Amino acid sequence: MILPRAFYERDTVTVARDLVGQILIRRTQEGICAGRIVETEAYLGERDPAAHSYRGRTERVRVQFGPAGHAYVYLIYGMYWCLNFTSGPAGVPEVVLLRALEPISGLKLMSARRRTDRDTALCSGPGKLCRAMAVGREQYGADLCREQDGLWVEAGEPLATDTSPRIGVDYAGEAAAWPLRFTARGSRFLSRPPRSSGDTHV
DNA sequence: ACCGTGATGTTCT
DNA sequence: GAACATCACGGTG
Repeated sequence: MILPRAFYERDTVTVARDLVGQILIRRTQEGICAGRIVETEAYLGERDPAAHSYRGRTERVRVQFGPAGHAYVYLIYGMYWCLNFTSGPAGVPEVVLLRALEPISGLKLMSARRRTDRDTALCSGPGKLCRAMAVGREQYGADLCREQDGLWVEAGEPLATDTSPRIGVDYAGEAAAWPLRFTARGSRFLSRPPRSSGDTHV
């Protein structure tokens, strides 16, 4: 079952937490890959100094101002793509960053794209998972609520999560400490272990 | 294990 | 022209 748009239209922090345990699927001409989402971060738009949309509408963040349940993809450090899902009510520029997957199927294809065999290294970071899943510029704006764009999310099992500060946002002042990162408890497939075991949640 | 560094190009000031 | 929601690699301990 593909997660419906109503899943993404909820509060962004809730969407980020609930995405942990869901299954990301990517279909290309090369084949199908799937992975369980084990690490996410919430970015809260105009109330969040760490968010790309903090200073309002620009060309890069255009899709964030549209309906929820679409891919917001951006290039970082000139080399790596990062995949986010738009969330919240339409017109509210909030997103959830996907930071790590537990590979489920298509591992051979992922390994070829990533040039590594270690299953824990295939998707253990936002840039790595985009490389493994062949997500890039062409997926900007992809509709996650149908198979047509080759990128969608199916319902998985809910997982217990830990909460910790987001990674790589030291520039954001006090927002750098906000507990907006969600990780699957005990997972071996995270980009990094949760820093301090903040609140936990089933 | 941790730390420093370089790669690379788009976006926004 | 600076900054960047990163990664891989090579050094040291």
